[in-house]
Formats: sequence, C-alpha cells, structure tokens
Amino acid sequence: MAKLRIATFNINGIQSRLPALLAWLQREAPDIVCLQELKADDRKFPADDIRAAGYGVIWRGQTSWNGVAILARGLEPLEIRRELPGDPADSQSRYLEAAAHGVIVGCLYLPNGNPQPGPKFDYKLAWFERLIAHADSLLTSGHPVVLAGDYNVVPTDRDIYNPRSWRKDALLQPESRACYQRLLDQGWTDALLQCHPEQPPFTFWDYFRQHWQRDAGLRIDHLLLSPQLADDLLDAGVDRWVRGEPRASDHAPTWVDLRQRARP
DNA sequence: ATGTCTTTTTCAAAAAGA
Repeated sequence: MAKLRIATFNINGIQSRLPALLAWLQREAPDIVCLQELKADDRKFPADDIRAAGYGVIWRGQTSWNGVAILARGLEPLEIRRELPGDPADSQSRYLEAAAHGVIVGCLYLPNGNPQPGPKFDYKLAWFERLIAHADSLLTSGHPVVLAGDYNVVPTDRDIYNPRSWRKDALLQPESRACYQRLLDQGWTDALLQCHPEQPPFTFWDYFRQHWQRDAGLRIDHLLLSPQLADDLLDAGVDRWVRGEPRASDHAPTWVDLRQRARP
C-alpha cells in the first residue's frame, strides 16, 4: 500500500542548518516537508542543494526572521498562495500554501507572541483569527488539506514537561489555547494527538537549562488534517534523533503518514 | 532574572528574537 509522509520542521536558520536538513532528508525521505524559521532572504535560500537532494521546492524568505518553504520529493510543489489572507499590511513571511502529491499543504509559522501581554501577543491573536478564517474556507472547499507548522501553542498541560515556569508565556495562554481549540472544533484532526492520545510526544526543547538532556519538552509543532485525510491517517511521530545531533535546531521534525489512495 | 543559539550590523561585540 502506498504511503505519503508529510513532515514539518522549524529549522531555526536554513543556512547554518543545511547539513542537518540534508542528512534528515536522506535518512527519512519524507514526501512533503514544511520548513519554518528560515532566517534568510530569498536569495540566500539554498534551493540548489535541496534540488540536488531530489526535492522540488518553493519558499518565501525574509531577512533575519521568519521564512517558510515547502519541499516535495520528486516534483515541484504547485504554489497556491504566499500569504495568509486578511491583512495586506502584514509583511512577515509566515505562510505558504501549495498542492503536491494530491494534497493541499498549508505551511505556517504562527507568531510566538512573547512578551505577553503586549503588541506581539496582539499580533499573535490577530494572526490566529486570520488562520481560523482561512482554515474554514479550506474545509469548505472539500479538498484534502493538511495545515502543518510551528503553531507556537502548547494545546494542554499534558503537552509540556511542567507548565509551572511557563504559565505567563504566550504559548500557554488561555487565549492561545482557545484559538487552537476553535480550529479543532471546525473539524480538523490533530494527527499527533490522534495517534498518541495517552501522551502525545514533544516536538521542541529549548536551548536553556539542559532541557533536551532532561527531555523537558513542549508540543508546539502540529499537523492538522481535514476530515477526508483524517480517514487516511496511518501514523504520526517525531524524529527525535535530529534534535540530538550536534548544532541541532531546538525543534525536531514532526510527521504524519497517510494512506495514499489512487487519485484520479 | 536567568539560561542558549542564530541572526544582523559591520568586521567585534552587542542587540534582538525565540
């Protein structure tokens, strides 16, 4: 049976992390990859190296911050949009959407929102509202869709090693969690939670206080599936080995395996 | 408050974001 693996990976700097990316692509061979936090403008994006590894790629970079890309093994992703609708004045590179391998993929990098409260948290919630509106239109379209990326939301207290020292953080605020829940209530399936309901795996361990060594992680990278894709869900997981490599990103690649039906 | 890492400005050390 054919299987489609879709992964999301906050790479935290594509230039310094390119060897890690190529090693991961070689070993795990995901079919579709969403990257966030490129931290490079369009001209510095290493498209040639990625194509040499066998992937078609589209990207939207930005100097210093943000930046998103979509990779597809063996073909060019068909770009659908380069920004989240709803605010023409928003110039941050945080959303990219494409069709590849028979599915629509939204690659998103939701604002962190710290410090909270403040303008950055307001921006986070406003961005979330735009995502909720766009996600609704994607569901209405009836297409098979996955919304994958760094949501910068810890959905519940079971998705963090210990919420005590994070209570004031934007990632745990009730407003952030309520927005995430509203997405799920539209009909999206949280793939990692679906496959690991008793203890969903962490996807992020910050660089401070030996958090990786202590497995003091958070689950903030999510793959949301539209209903028809949720029916095809086989498995979901985290490539923890990537986080243990030297000079690793603070996130690990997070993936979902879908049963690939014959599509006309 | 702190911890660490990547980026930019500008070529060293510091600031900002996460």
